[in-house]
Amino acid sequence: MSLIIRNLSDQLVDLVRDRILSGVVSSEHAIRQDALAAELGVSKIPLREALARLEEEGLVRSQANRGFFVRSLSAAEAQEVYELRIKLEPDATALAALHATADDHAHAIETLDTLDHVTDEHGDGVGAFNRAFHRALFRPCGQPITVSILERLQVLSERYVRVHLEPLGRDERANEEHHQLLEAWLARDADKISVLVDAHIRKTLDDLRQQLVDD
Amino acid sequence: MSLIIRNLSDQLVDLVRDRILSGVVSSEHAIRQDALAAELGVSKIPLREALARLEEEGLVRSQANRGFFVRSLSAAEAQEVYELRIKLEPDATALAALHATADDHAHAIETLDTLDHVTDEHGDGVGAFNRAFHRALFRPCGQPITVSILERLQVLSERYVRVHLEPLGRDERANEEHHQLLEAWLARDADKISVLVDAHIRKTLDDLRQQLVDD
DNA sequence: GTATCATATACCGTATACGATCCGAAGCTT
DNA sequence: AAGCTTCGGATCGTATACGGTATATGATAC
Repeated sequence: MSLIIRNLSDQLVDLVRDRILSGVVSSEHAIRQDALAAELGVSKIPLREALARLEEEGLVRSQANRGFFVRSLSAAEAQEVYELRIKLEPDATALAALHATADDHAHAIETLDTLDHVTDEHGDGVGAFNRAFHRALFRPCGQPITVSILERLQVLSERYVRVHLEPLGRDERANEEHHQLLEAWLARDADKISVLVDAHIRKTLDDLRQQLVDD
Repeated sequence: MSLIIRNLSDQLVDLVRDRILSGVVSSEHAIRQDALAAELGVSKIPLREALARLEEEGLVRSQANRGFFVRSLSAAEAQEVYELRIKLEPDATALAALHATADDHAHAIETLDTLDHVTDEHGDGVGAFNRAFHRALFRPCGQPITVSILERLQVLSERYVRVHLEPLGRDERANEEHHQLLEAWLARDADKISVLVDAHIRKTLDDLRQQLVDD
């Protein structure tokens, strides 16, 4: 796929991000840089560069001479993230549908297909594929900054999905909505897409809210 | 002001960002890491961490084994940045007005005051103070992610203001709008603020568009 | 005269090593 | 016994050093 050569820091960003999303590294106590670097078989320098990037993404925060901490989850942040997605993602996805090429279409179809398979088999790690699907839909919008912001928001929102929604198991409603959404997207029906994405995010937020008060 | 201790990387982010915004480092050929580090009296490691952060902000891009490049300006990006600000900044500023404390009020007033003085004296470097004023208005909104996104967008938009608008000299219209905006903000008139911010950003974008076609 | 290849140089990217800072435990004082 | 002070270990942050890669220059073949 990607023939482009990526340096170690860039690869570590993805690695460490996945670790944080998986909940492997616990929040609220510092990341041992030496230990993690040794475990990943690299040195501290590229790891620190990766952590610096992740801080900009909002996954970790750094305290001077204290190190990097995984940011803790909060209901307020969940609310904020989803409200931001509601403001940006519908338009971006609709615009992307208008710009999408045949390759983009193929990629979106393939992504939803794998998402379905993963959902059928086991409920674990669905978040990453869910994220990949939504990303495939808004990525061709041709607006690089919007894409980067949305990707960041997707990552942040995935943490909440993993913790609060994923344990509930297969979600037929979301499944259904994904297929409707893809259909409208492939048909380049901008207005319908905008409405569907908006509704889809809102419903996820509602589920999340309900789950959050139940804790 | 800030009693918090910041490590070298964090300070370098601001330093290098200012350099890029000032146009000191030219776009489209790589940043000499060793040279810049030596000039700033630091080593490469914290400089690279700062550059990694600035890449996440969208000011530079990195190519593997080629180094960091200042991202070039484009009319499309300008348009995108301002559209994003229009989607997010009015609501955030209105919300901030509702949450603002007495200290926030004092800070906003002070910021506009210095902006006025700077504008009177010389047209150079107004961008930074303009950015500080707008930031003072949306910062108290209590939504950290929104704030970080808006700050990033401010930085990106400032580049265009510096290049295309600042050379025109003092802008009475913007000046007037700032004072109206602050008045409504201090009065916590959310609806009025929202309208004013929207209009202010749109007008700046219009000026920018006109200037861009004149190149 | 042009194109291609080889060599050299400069630079980036990473590993190793050292100094600075912070947290925790032991000892002392009141 | 409780609180403050001091000391030690551990960890973070930075500087120095080295190997790998890309670009530029010059020579040679066609």
